[in-house]
Amino acid sequence: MPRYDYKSIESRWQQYWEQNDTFRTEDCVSDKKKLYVLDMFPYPSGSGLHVGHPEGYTATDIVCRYSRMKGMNVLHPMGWDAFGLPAEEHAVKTGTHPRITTEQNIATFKRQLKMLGFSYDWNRELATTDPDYYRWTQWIFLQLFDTWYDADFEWTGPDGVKRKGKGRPISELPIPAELASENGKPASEAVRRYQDKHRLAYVSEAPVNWCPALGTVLANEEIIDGKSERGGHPVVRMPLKQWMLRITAYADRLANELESLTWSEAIKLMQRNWIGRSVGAEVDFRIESGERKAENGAATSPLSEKPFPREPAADTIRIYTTRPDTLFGVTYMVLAPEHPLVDRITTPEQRAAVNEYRTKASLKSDLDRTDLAKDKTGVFTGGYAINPVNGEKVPVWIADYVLISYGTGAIMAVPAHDERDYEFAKTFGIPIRQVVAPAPGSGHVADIDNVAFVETGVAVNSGKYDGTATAEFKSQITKDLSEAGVGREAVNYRLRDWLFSRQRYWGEPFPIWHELDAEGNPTGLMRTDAVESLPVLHPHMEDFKPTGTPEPMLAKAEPTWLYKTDTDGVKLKRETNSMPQWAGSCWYYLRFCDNKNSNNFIDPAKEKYWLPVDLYIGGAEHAVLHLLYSRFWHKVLFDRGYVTTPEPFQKLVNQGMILGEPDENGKAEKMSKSRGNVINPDDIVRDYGADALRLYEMFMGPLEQVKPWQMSGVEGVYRFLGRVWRMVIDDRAEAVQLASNVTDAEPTEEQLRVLHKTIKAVTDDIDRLAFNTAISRMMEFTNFMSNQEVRPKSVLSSFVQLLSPFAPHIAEELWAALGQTKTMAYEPWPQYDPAMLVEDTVEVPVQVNGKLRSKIVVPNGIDAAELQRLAETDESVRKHLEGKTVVKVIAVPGRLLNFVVK
RNA sequence: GCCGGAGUGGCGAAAUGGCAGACGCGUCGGAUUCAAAAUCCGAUAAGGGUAAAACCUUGUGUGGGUUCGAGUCCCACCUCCGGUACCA
Repeated sequence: MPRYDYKSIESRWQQYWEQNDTFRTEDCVSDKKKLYVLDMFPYPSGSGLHVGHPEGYTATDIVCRYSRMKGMNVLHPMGWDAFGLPAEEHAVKTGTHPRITTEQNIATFKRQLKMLGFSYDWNRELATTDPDYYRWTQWIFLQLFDTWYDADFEWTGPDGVKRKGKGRPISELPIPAELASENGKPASEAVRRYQDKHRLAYVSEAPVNWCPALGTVLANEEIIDGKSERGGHPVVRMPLKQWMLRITAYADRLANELESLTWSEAIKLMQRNWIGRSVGAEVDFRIESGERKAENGAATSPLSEKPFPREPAADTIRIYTTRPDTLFGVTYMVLAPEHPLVDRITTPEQRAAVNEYRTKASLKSDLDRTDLAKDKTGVFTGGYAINPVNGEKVPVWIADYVLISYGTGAIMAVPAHDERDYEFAKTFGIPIRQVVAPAPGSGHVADIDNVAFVETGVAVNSGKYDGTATAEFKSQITKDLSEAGVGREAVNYRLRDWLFSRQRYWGEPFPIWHELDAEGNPTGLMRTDAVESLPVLHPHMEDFKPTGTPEPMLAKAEPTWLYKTDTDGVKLKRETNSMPQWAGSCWYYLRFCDNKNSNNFIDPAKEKYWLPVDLYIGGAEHAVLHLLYSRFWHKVLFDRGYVTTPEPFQKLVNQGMILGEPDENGKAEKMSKSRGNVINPDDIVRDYGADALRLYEMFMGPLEQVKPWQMSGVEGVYRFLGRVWRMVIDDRAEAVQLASNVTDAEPTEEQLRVLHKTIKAVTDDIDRLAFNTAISRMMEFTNFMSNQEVRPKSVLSSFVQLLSPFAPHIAEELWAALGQTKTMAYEPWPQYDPAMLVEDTVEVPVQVNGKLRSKIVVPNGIDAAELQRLAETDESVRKHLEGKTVVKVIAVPGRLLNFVVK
């Protein structure tokens, strides 16, 4: 084998690792430091691996191989996020069961990953579609179902941190006396309904996004520009009973506990923005019944002493505002079209117009709402409400620019100081009253006739509050409103509860039954499957065509799956929704620690040993949703005592996307089938080998950066591997044997210095995930050593070790050629000797007034004065100093000398 | 609109405030070869200068600033990429 024959080398070593189970990982090894390095597991699509996948996977593999050599116990698993629509759509077309398709796709992915030589412990492989896995996904759902959030509960977790707010067992939910006393039975129907309202997993009937083409509802975040994220199909809004997860209960903790994580500030910010916490006030506006006049006492004493009611009274509109300081500028109010008070407040004359508007709004998809964003629409209800701060009678409108799902679904409109209200007021001729003036010296200008003034400033036209600065006014009026019982401070989140059900076959079934009455109608009461009976398997089905209605696919299952009678004689119908694809990926990192446990979702000792994940690498497309959902589940499990860390992923890195090859204009675009610029890893491995692919993906540029693919770059690293090969191996011999000048000779001082510099550079670069520069340093080493007449084996051996995390196949082959008999996967990582790095002389740049004028070679370690003396003898320096006065000399010994002259 | 990130040779890119362009690609020249492939050696920011060197000037999106010294720090702006979008 004279030439570098990657084909035979790679397949041989892959076989070796597999046969020797080289990368099997033991749990709870006490004498080694643990390191949990995780890739975002892929969805095994039908099109196979993409060159984007191995980018992150190679990065983690380098860290893992390096860390093993550093003596750590490394967990590096891989699995499959295997539920999802494509396999089901394939089933609709061909009748092939989604499980078959999924298994085939997994087989392809696994073959492709193995071909790249990643050091996964395949014993820990899992797929979210394995009944053994989703058994525990269902179990976690039952924990969510069994948990309510006690926002005021103060406690100290196993991490020793004091927190306020905890997810607690539903059995610990305090039951209001009037419910509990009913029949004296703790499990009375009223109590059960009360509990159901407080669970973290609950059923809600709300307008949802129904996508007829996909045959499922979608979460808001799965819709882009009013179309489904997957496939770009239209989406309509309709009310449906759906499972929701109360992620909003954890909003504050999800935002605050980001702080302790080693994630990029950009990603943390994205999550914070997604959560979108805002602080303001809720204020009650009493509805003006119509006959009553504004003078009716209200104007003189608008604020009365009473506590602010938990729920707004029947005759009040509760609004949320972040600018309570603008209450005196309210000239109208708006209810969301879906707001429950609309019927009540609408006058007979306006009823027809209001109903028409509500109907139109309810049919509007998100796309329509977005498209019409510029033109405000709305209808006057004919009703009025009383402004609590000044007793004014304010007209109440409905308009779809107010969302039922945010805040209280109602706003006070202050057109002078809010852009949306301003536009609306201009459209409908509603008065605009300025109540904030620019603060003196702020440089702001208020031009209320032409544009809303949204900055802070000082109050005007606000009665006794005139002259108060915005911030102070806010807290003062919030306090005053609160004392008067008409308002309170309130916090709102952009984050909504998580719509957790889908109508598809190929997702986890819910472990839930609905009670039926004698007529077979659901009573609204639910029962859970017993934990021991899990998993709830999918029913047998041959026809995967969507029902065409929002009725879930599973409703077509045979009656034996769908119905049963419980031991107490109550008839039950199974929940027929299924869980979204996010469910399985929410906790897979836990199962990798203990994937075969049939008694528990994870063994507590293994959880304690492995968690948290020390390094998590994946695409930025999951920056918000997957990571937020996952953190939410983890926190619930933490509160319920099943995990001991508050966060799952300590360090997160997002790899940058790999774009297609640039076109003739130098423009690079996203790889996609439609553009025809997809690079298939199979082709690269066939033509250049896995080591070359791995090396190229790391050499392209910084891991986190977006970078274009360039085939000539693959050639480059392939040539490098050839040079490494010939540096060690005699490529003209018949068999693999060392080149004749590779000997047992003692290394020269220079050779040692180059080696130790390389060790230091590569080590430091791996530590900061700067793989591209690490490879550069190895190239420099190779360029140097290839030209050495005598190449000591000891130096080459150390170098091969440095190379091994990056290009493990060729490294193992060379390691063996250098006389070693077993895998180098656990050989100690080379150490550098700082003393070896020091050279006798150094070249120091000399500047005059900051401009480079000369470079002088001086003995290493000389002091500043000596350096200056030597520099002054340099001819070209002298030339530039001539006739000038030296004002100052900056000397950085060993680095630089700068004469400042006049 | 708002929030992030990035702009450096022909291209991918390097550079704890201290020699801009390491390393790789490409290109040009040379060696090897009957020839080619493969391989090896050398040159390669731009402009000026020289027989050749030396040397000089200008250069990290644009304009300012801080500093002995700025690709790097600060301010303003331009362009591209990503996220988000009636969230009161």
